[in-house]
Amino acid sequence: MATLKQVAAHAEVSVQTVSNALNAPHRLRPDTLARVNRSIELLNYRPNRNARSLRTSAVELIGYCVPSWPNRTHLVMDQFLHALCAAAESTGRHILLFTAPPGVDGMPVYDDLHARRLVDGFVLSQTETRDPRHGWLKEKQIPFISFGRVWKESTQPGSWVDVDGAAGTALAVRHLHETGRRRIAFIGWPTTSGLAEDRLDGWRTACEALDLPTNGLTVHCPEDTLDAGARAAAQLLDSPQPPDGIVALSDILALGALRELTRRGHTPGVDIGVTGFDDSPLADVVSPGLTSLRQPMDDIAAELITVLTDPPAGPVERLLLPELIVRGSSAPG
Amino acid sequence: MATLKQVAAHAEVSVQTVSNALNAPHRLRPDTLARVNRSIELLNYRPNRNARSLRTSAVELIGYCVPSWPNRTHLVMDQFLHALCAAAESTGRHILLFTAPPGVDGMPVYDDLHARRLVDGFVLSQTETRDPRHGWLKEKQIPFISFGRVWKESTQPGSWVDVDGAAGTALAVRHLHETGRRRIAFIGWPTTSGLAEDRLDGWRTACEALDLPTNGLTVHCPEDTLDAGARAAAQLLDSPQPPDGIVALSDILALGALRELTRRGHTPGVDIGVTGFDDSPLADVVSPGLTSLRQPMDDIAAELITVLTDPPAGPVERLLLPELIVRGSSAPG
DNA sequence: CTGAAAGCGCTTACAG
DNA sequence: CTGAAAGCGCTTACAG
Repeated sequence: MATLKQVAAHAEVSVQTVSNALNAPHRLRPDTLARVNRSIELLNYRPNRNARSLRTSAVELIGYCVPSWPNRTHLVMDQFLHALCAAAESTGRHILLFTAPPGVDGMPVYDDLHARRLVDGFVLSQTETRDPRHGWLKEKQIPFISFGRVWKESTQPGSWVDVDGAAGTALAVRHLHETGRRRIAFIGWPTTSGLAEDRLDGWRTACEALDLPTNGLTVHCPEDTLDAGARAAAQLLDSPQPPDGIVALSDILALGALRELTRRGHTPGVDIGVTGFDDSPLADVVSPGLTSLRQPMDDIAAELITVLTDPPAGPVERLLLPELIVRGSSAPG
Repeated sequence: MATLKQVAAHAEVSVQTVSNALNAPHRLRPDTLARVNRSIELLNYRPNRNARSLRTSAVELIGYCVPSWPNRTHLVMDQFLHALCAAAESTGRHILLFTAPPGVDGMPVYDDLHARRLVDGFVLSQTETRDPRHGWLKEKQIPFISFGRVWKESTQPGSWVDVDGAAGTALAVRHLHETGRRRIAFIGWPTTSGLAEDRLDGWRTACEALDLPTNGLTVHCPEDTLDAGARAAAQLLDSPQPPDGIVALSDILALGALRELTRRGHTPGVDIGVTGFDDSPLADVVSPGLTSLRQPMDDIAAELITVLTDPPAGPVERLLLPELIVRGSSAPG
């Protein structure tokens, strides 16, 4: 591997000039720059990142803890990671993956990675209600940005980016209303989860704004499984006034509901409209396709990286709108 | 942040001794070691990784290209990444994520990451039939290990670890046979894919060994969707001699088959046994649960990291057995 | 616009 | 068992 010194010798300039050619080309005379660049090209020179980082004390690496809950499926993780990597790379950075115990027990791992200068900072995701990580990192003055809110706290330490779940479910309600639905139900999780509460709120607010009923039209599923979604749909359909639309908090619940509808001889998209949340790969793989709210992963990732690497003075709190991807489950083609 | 020098001053030894306390503690007298360790503790010293890497020219970082095909769903990626991270961490290493164009177009990205010393080597996965990356990296003498084989080539450059798909489907056939099935069908992909051919072979070999029929019992689906699986199942059920067992190449195909069976009033696990492949999160979230072949992710990851970081003299070619996770779709509880 | 020098924080032979 | 010195490959004021 060629070094700066070798390039300098080859181009007959000092190492400093080569360094400048790379990092501040405007400081060089055009002909010098051209000569140096030719040598760089010829020797196939690539600056050693470690040497640079040692000098500048910036590693251009962002830590991300790879989530692991056996209990919950993360169907869009590959999309998120891809977007995050791409956003980081557009600023010359990369993502360093690591594992850590959940909650506060994992914080020494974060601290260690930062102290040893393996990373400059962290992207937090899969935030929990009352997530302790944000306060801990802020306290230690370790740079971080959160994808997702710490729910049910008066103030959240640090900056965050999130998807507006309430706006999403409201979008779904309005879409179902536009396609003729008048009794739109909500299938969610228990409202101990801030995220569940948020999406429920969006549904309720939108229904009320459209003068649609909400009473007796909510089911809270204890778990995020197809069966739970199916049972919730069954419960709604067995009620005295069954719904003609269903907004589900997740794609899994929505798919469960679709299964129950089909089992009972209903035609999703015709008799009843159904929407999910996340636009997971499954939404496009079932038939009819599942109408679902897509999180704008590229925008989220870009915002996360921007705020983390080039933080403005105050904390950033940014809510992005999900996009409704309409498929057969809500609008027969 | 404390440096080696500060620790040395505090412990009243040379920096070399502190370095030895960390990297070769046996070289120190016990009392010196204790004194140095006390200072390290007190000053909360953490060695700067960049300085170390610059000196040793090993970054302890392993590159992994985050896959992105809009067309295929990777339902177990989070499991794989978690296992890979954990395995890397058990050797003091971490995973660096990056994006690259598929195939040979992406190779300059690999080269660059290695040349700039952002990574020591690569873990390749999502290998394609005739994947060009292996030969390219080998040519450039860039360390790598492959999770997955490069099919349909006489010899594969470099070491690889893979799951024995044929052994897996054979396992599934024998399981269905033991639970009383006598006509076991196979739902797969076109055999242009080496992986598809492998799993088909395992089914055929096992059937023949058990004197079970194979004629007219295979369907090749053009895509990996629920609908394709459902259509394949329909085709099999409509044949003159329908099967009483189905081995599917993927969980998605298996789930599609299950849907079709249920739609027709069959009870999976009772009338007919069905198995999938990958034990994706969905297998456990449907009802009845889907019997599926789990890839031993922890073993795979450990083997990948071991071979990459501590390569034996010759190339390693290691085939690991998947494990059959039995659920209701093949054996009613 | 260009260059000589110091230094980032470690590790590694080597000498004592 | 311990220490003085060189050096990994860069960047950054600073001087010319």
